[in-house]
Formats: sequence, structure tokens, C-alpha cells
Amino acid sequence: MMQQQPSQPSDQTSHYQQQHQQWMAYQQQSSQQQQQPQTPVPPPAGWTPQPVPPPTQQTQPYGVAPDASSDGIRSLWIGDLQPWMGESYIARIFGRTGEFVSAKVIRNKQTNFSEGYGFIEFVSHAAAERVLQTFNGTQMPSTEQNFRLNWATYGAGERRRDDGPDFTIFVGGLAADVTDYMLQETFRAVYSSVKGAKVVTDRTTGRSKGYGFVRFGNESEQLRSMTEMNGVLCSTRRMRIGPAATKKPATGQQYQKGMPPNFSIFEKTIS
DNA sequence: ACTGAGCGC
Repeated sequence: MMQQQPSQPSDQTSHYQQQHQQWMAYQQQSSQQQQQPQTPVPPPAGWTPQPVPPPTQQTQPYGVAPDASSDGIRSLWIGDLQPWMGESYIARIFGRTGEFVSAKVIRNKQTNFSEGYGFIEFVSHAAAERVLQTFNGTQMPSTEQNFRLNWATYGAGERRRDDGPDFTIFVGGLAADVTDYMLQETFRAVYSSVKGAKVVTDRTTGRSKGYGFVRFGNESEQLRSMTEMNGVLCSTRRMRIGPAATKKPATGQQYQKGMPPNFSIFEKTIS
């Protein structure tokens, strides 16, 4: 099996410099600082896929105790994680804030491979928000992709509860720098029922494909937004809004066991 | 880049 070399160490110096500037900017905001070991993050080059060792008791060398008086969600969702990015990678990055509590990468139960996303807990809602504002959309160390962060829907240990159906719109014409959070907040500023937003990206490069989706909890807001927000500026470009194609069929189970979920791909390929 | 697959055992 031949393996591609995604990035070369020779051009990583500038990445670290950029990242360093971001951290400096962060530390100016953050009142709390603590001593941090300067452990380099292992580069992805040469990484070979293998299941991580069996789950051991994860110690959190940089973690601090959560602030019990803080109300609101203290956890962030993080996406677009590469297979080699484990808890230690996340801890190394966010431990520098001095407000990091713990990290968890979600793994497949059978294979123990990363599912590509995880959760990061901070000492307080405010600390999590600072991280969201500071790191989101900036470059992840040792990669050419950007952090994909958002509020976790619920805190650790909480169960996802059914909060009703989603009413989704398609948003096209997005500038390359628009993040999920930016898109979400653009709409949330106007519509209270906005549940979330997702910018579609190329999974391997992490680059935006220039379109995304916004989910509403309220159908009338969804419909209103389609006319009211069409042509509105988000970052540097005007959004073009359309109805979202159905992501999931309205009827329950669509596929029989054993049939691949992307079965329809074959039909498209043939024609 | 114009219709995604992203919420924790």
C-alpha cells in the first residue's frame, strides 16, 4: 500500500508561528494562566492507521477542576479530527488556556478508530466561549486544516432528548472563511429557533465547499428566512438561500440490512 | 466547490 505524504515538515515552521500568534492573542484575553510543558504535537507524516491501545484511564495532565458555579454548557464539540488526533493532542492544545478540563475523542466500539469528532470540557461556560471565539476557524497544529468547533448540544453525561423536528434551509455562495458557528450566529441573531448550522467541507482537506445548511426548530422562521436572508452578507459574500433537499426520508427505515447506505451511488454511476 | 451524515456507553 502506497501512502501519500499529506504535508511536509519543511513548511511547518510558518504554521507554528501562526499558531503561536493565535495563542498569544488568546492569552491576552485570558486572565488565568498556568505553566505549560512545551510538548510538540506529533506530525501526521508517517502515521500508519492502527487501533489505539485499549482504553486506559485517561489522565488529564493539563486539566483543572470545573467551576461548579458556572452555569450553561461548558463543553465544545470538535469535528474534522484526523485519525491520529487523540485526547493528548487536544489536551496539549487547549491545556495552554489554563481553563481546560478534559477531552474525549469518540471512537468506534468495535475497531476503536476515531469517529472524527469529540468533546472538550472547560472550567466554565465563559472559558468555552473564549476558546470557541479564539480558536474556531484557525489552523490546527500539524495540519493544513482549521479547527471546527461548536457548542456541544448537551453537557457530559446528558442524554440527547428529542426537541422536535428540524426545518432546514440550504445556504449557498458562502465565503471560504465562514464557519459553522459564524453561519449559525448570523441566523440566530434574527431567528430564535435556530438550532445549528453546518458548512459542508471536503473531509480530507477541511476546506469549505461554499455551501451549508441551517436548521430551525420552527417552520415559519425557516420560511421567513428564505426570503429575508437571501442576499444578506455573511463574511464577505451574499448568501443564496434555497430549500434543503431531504437529508433523511420521512419514512422510517429505508434500507434493508446488508444494503449499503450509499446504494444510490451505483444508480448515479450507471447513468 | 451550490444539497451534509456531526453530539459522548
